[in-house]
Amino acid sequence: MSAAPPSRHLPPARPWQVALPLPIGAIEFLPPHGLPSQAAPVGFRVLVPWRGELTVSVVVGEAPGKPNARLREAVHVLDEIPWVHPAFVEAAWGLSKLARTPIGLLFSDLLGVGWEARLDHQVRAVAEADLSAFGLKVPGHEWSGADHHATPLLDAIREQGLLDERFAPVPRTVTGYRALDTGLTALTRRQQDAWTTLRAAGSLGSQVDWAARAGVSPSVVAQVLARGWATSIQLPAAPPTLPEPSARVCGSAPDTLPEAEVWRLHGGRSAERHARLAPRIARLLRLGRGVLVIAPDGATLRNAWEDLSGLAQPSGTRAVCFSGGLNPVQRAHAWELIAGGQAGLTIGSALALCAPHPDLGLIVLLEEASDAYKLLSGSRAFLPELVTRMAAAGSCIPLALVGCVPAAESLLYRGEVLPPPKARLHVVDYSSPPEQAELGPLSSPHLRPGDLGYPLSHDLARVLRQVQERGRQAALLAPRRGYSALLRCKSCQHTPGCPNCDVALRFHQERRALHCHQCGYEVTIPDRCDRCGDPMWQARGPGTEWIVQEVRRLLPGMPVYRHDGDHQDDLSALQSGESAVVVGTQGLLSLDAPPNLALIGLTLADTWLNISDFRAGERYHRLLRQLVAWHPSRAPLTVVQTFQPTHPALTCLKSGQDAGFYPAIEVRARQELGYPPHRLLTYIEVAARDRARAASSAQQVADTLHGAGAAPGEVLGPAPSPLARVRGVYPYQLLLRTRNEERLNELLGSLDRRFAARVRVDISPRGMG
DNA sequence: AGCACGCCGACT
DNA sequence: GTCGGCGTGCTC
Repeated sequence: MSAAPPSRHLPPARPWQVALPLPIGAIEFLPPHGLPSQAAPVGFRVLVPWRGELTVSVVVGEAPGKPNARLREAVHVLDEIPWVHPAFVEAAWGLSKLARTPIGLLFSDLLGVGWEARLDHQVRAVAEADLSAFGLKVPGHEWSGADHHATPLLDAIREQGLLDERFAPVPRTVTGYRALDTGLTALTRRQQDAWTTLRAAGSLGSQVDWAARAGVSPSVVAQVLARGWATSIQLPAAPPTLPEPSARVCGSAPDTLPEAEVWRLHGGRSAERHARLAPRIARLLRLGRGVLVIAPDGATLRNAWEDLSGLAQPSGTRAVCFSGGLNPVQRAHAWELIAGGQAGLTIGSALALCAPHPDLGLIVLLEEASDAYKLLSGSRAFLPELVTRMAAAGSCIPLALVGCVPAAESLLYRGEVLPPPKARLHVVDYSSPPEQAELGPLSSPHLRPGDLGYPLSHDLARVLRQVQERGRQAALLAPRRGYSALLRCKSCQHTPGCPNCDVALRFHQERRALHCHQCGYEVTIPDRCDRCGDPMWQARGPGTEWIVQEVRRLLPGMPVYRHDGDHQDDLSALQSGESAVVVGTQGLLSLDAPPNLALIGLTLADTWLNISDFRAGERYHRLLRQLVAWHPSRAPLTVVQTFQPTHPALTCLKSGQDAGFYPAIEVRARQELGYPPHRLLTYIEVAARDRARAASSAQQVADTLHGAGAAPGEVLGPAPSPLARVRGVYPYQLLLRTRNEERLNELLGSLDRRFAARVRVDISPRGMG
């Protein structure tokens, strides 16, 4: 019953391993029937039979060892050049094996183009085959379109090795119109005009276009069609338009950047960094090499595109912007330009990482310290991790880490830190009345008016009034959206919490609602406390809504805008210079700074430090540096309200240290604690609907690790997650602290079996533990 | 991811 | 007696 081998005297071909865009590992297929024996075409797309259909997959390697008993053959190789950069394939393989992430998941997260192929698919029975046993409607010995036959039937014939298949790319077309010499009924005068216009043009692309050229209404051309004097035809579609490179060319200084395999450039403003980077990129482009620039978010991407896309490209090539913002047609076009070597420079999001530049000479990772590089779902990959692996892959692509602040992990590489932009910093010390220091930030609403002012200090209020008087602009950053962090009963202190998640519900005054920021649960505010029946609530922990309300009260007549995850006011007046205040969360920094910005206020800096994560200080430092470099040329007064005025992330900024100073302190401090970059930190989550089952499985995971020889310091936990219940499951967590990848792999290997609860491993945890 | 198989509660 | 819940397993 097995397929006839293509040739009896050749050794059986080594199977190929392919990745499908599904959360599964690599799947093996034999090379397509009749293909000359060759090494697996890594990075090429190949059509494979999958659940009775043909599916696009990407070749990721050659199967080791003996071919599995009953493998099927791949059907067709789609590409003549790689669709995915081979260094990416290598990096993804390495990560997939170590992190126990299905490679298909990495591909479906990071390859955003080419999963559906437009092909003309023709089939016929192989010369000697008798398909009568398969039923009536089967392919004959002449080519016929595959869509004329039932897909499962074709697959059954294919499996028997009795099907010949051929594929041809289908060019994209648009519907157009051509005039016919005779019609069904006579035309009116206007219809006659439309017909003459079409006839003179030969063919036209759309009815609207046709009508416009003929100077008639679209209904007239519709009549010409209806009366049979014209017919629709398929015309080849013009290539889609892509974002135009900017006209600006920045930086013509000599290239003084390091020549290392991995190097870095930090500090200063983004325009200065781009200017330093430009000569290096320009040189590589002149040499015909490809350059890939990756940005973590839309704002950074726009900025980089603005500054770098105008660099001179060798003739016949152009800069390409590639991100999720492109539609599928644009994506495919951009990708073909890149693969064909017609795009020397690609600037894009994480989706551009696997771009198949034929001769990639440099990868620039912008803002490598950004948390946005951590994918929050699917593979939960951390882009810098993958990029580092690409740089270290066989082809050794140089890597540049460029950003506002270096990640602590970046300090081991050679590089340069630009002098910090001038900062005017004013710190409001909420801890100064000693009896209030111990209350902590959440208790701070108890500060009575007349003390320091809360949530806007008297100092901040004063400069806000000046901003209004002088017709300038101010931006205030609140640590959260909504009105307040929580609502509390005045008499019994009860705080309404989420029924699914064990967190306090956030209060949204505008919607009169309590909202869980973890799972999205929402209820209207109860009239009275469900514990004691008291009708008085008090809000604690100001969010954007609260701050907006305070500013409105403080500055009557001043426009106040809000920008956060829930609510985006139209900021066009602000952006054109109107005197106003904008209140937002951190996302505000991903917009252009208002042009007339004179004041930035951080209403409660400590929230960034209270996160129980060893990276909190680093993140806070980055936020501060971003704030003072936000405006491209000015140095607005920056007011920071905090309970910790002596935090080094803050004081180093005040004393004029550069952006590398604080991360270096962090690296030293983490030595003793065994945190990255000194050790690899791995997060293991064990979760189940049933709490006891989760707890015992978590303990079982720990026991397994210890049984595999884990030293006491290498395994921490298990401990219940800080959120005791999330979306109805009870998560328990463990941390691994290993000295290197080999050791990590050894320990994780012991967990490669089933447990009674879901076990999830994250080798690049962010914002947890 | 889908989709099937399979084993226990409330219903036409 | 079935419809349907989602736990587990498989896809080459």
